[in-house]
Amino acid sequence: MDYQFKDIEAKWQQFWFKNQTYRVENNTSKPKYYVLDMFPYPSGAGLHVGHPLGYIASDIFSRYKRLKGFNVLHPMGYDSFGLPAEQYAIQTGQHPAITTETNIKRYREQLDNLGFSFDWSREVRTSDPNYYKWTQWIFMQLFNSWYNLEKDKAESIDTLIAKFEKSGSKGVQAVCDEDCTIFTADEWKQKSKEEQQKELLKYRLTYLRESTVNWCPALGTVLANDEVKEGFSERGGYPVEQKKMMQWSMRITAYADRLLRGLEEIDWPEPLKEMQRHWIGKSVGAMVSFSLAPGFPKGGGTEPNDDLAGARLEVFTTRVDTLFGVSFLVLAPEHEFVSSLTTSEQKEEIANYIAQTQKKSELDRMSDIKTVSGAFTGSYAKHPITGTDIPIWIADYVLVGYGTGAVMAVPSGDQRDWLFAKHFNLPIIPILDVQKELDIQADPTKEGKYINSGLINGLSYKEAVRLLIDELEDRGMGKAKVNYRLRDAIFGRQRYWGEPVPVYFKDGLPYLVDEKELPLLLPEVDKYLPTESGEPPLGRAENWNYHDQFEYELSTMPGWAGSSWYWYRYMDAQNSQEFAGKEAIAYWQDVDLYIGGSEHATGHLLYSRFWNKFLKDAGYVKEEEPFKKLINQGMIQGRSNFVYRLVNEEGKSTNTFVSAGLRNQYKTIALHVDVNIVENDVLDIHQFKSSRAEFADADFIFEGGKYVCGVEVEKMSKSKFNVINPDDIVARYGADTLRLYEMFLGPLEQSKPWNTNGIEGVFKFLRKFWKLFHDDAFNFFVSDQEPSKAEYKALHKIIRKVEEDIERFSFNTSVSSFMICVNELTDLKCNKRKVLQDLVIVLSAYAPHITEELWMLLGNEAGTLSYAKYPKFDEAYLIENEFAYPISVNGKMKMNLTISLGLDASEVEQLVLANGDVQKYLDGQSPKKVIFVKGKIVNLVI
RNA sequence: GCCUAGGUGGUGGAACUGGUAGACACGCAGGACUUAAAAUCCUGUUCGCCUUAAAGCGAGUGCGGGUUCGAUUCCCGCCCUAGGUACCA
Repeated sequence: MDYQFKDIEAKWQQFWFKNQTYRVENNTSKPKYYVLDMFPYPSGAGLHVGHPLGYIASDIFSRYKRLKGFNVLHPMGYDSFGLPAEQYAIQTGQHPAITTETNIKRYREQLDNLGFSFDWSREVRTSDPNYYKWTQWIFMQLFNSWYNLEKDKAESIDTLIAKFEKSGSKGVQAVCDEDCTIFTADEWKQKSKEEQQKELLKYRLTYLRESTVNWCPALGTVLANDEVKEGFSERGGYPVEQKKMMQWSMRITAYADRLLRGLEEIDWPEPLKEMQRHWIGKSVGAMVSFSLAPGFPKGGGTEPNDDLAGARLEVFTTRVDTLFGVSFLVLAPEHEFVSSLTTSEQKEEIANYIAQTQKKSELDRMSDIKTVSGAFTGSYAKHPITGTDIPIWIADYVLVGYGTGAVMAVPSGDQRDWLFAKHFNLPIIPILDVQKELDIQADPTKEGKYINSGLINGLSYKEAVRLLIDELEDRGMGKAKVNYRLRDAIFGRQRYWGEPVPVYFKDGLPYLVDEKELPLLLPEVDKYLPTESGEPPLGRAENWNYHDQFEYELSTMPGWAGSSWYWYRYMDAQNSQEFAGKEAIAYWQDVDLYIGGSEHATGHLLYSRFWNKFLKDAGYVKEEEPFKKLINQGMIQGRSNFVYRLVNEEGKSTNTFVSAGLRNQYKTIALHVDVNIVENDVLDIHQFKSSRAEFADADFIFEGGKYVCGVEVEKMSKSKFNVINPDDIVARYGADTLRLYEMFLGPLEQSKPWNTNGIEGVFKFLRKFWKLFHDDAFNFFVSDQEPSKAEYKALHKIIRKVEEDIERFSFNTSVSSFMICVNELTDLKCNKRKVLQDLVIVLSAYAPHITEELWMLLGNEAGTLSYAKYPKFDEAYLIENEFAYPISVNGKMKMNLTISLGLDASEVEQLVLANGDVQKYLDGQSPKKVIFVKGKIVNLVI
């Protein structure tokens, strides 16, 4: 029989399912290997041809590792809490659980179609109560922990309480809110229970506090920083504003440095590591204090200002060495000191300026970086060393959110400060002898010796920094300080379809529910909208109280909660006692290979590392980093097709369509056309006419008798009519062809537009492969004769090649090599069992169905192929005793000459020079030099 | 602006540590089989020049330099594309 992919694929998919071929045990006798895909959100649109790219690669890798004798964990599940199902619920009233269930079913069908070797017995769904029970449990562990800086790890909150009881808060080195107070042990004991809880909340790793949050009115919820892109929500693209709110947060900043250091040890793509480094944004510098008292406001101020008596203006700088170049201070307009610092003379100006900046949107403020603006408060601060008066300004180039919201301006070293100084005519003080062209721009050099700089005059950068920090510390006016851009992650969402936060309120303070009462189930509500009083949808749940008396937290957890630990659940998915058993974790440890998109760089991948580190501190897991190696598969873009509709003189659309090549001769508008009725950019007129009623009597202006469509590469999406469904490809060519083709398309990491054109080549290859095992009448026919040297050579080349390629994730080159191998064996008319059986094993990782069928036809037990042994490569079959040397003259290849590899340099030289054709190229000259690299090249230099 | 990755035929791409540039495939052209089509098979296909042909000559991996017997690969400068990021003090 000819290659009947439909029958073969259906048969084996059923076989694998029935026999649970890919079910994996936590078996300690074999070495483990954990291959993980980023689990999908099951959207209503289903999978398009781009989604499986990474899954195919990870499946090939998993199958390969199995053949290599590893016990491979290769699971799949669903990140099934999320906005789209909830938005749909708001529109239709259908419970998000039902939508989600339907979508998951569809996803499963599509995934099953592709022959993946997932162990579905370990499937997880983040919206399943048996799963989110543990998400809530981890939340509780975080709530019950604080970060001890002395040990650089998280600890139980009990150890903090013990410290407070023993010696108060003095000397406690913790990551905490800025408003932590200093108290003694006695003072602690005198505090009421509530006061103690309030204080502890400032230390807990998940905490509730009033903070400025990203509020998205259209979605009715707060968003984490990584969910906001350029002032708009990542999902939906709605505007986001800043708002002060009581909110749950995760103290991820406690882990900032460990998150940064950990990047050194993991094998991740460099761009992704860079993104995380930048997101964490460590900068090493110093805090410097500028005192305001005594005698301010100065410079004409009339009223003495007591609000800030004795207060200091704190400034963060990465260049303390430039301290003597400070000629003014700049505060963010929102800085809390601004109103107190403003003198009556300056009041109007400052008020105007603040009003002006408030009018500007976030976007305007970012895009308009050319215009220099600011206003003088009228007040002065004292330079911490010289004591000189420094004017205090406000300007919107200083951001409240970073550092202290105030900067010391050094116009000679910083371009923004320089522009500001020029604009407002403030002094520009040179501080290094090598600074040049200060009348044109700032010079941020660290070279040279200091001038105009008091105690550091004549010193170099490094010496100056050390001396200055010592001096500032002595005076109590500053200290070395590391600053991070990373903010604590907002953890609550005012939404329905998420994990309930296992917290209730008593006297306004949050308390955890009893662990035994987990999971705290998501209650039923009549509508999925906020309540009339503006509370989140959970506020609609009736009689939803803790022990019938205390109010539950009404926010739910964000999307990233469930995905921040799911890889552990796969290790022991059915465990009802723990999130995963100790033994299971000890065996599987961490993810060896993680494949997924780079869009999760600063979200999921950062949060997961954070939770993992916390779980390690708490003693539940072994590894500091969860994902040893990570690969980003490229995005498969859509290839959109267009038709061009003629526009008449009145500017109205007609029903005539112009072929792409002629469109410049007419006035047209472009319309997306469904790519499924276009082949090689030629429109199927018949299908086009029947696609929509309005096109039924369309006219066409053809070129060369055809209607040619325009082409553009865009994101694959329904609205652009460029979605290719993998099901359609599978129906036409089979899953094995699709798998091979997606790999053949190019390097895994590269983004590329989908183009079905080349798929025929891969399909042909599989038919050719099938033919090797069959005679001309398509009867299965394999010979038991000993293979020839050439046949063995072809086999062992592919054994080695595929091994090398898979180990370096170069799947596209393997596919080429398979083609070469099958072409060679076809030319050799090879049908020897000894060659073909091994070839079946090697190919099985890529094309599991066809190889499973042939494996059985070869007389092996059905279904055992997945656990067969990868054939051993034997160099002996590849050893040659001759080589066709390229003979080049001055580095230009001229001809080939076959020479024995046994000869040494001088013998080869003699042979080459004696050759008549070589003499022709030498043109009678004798070469100045002969370069000979054994097995590579002979180069004659003349 | 900064960071990161990349730039190779008509197209997707290959060339792993410097050693025959364009493997493999698509497309295209020509041919075989066929009444015809599909399928299959064969031949050619970087560009330019020259030639009846065989063959030959020259150029060529974004651009300009350099190192080297030899550079797609290493170094310097520039241009372009994609992704990220931004008054971050």
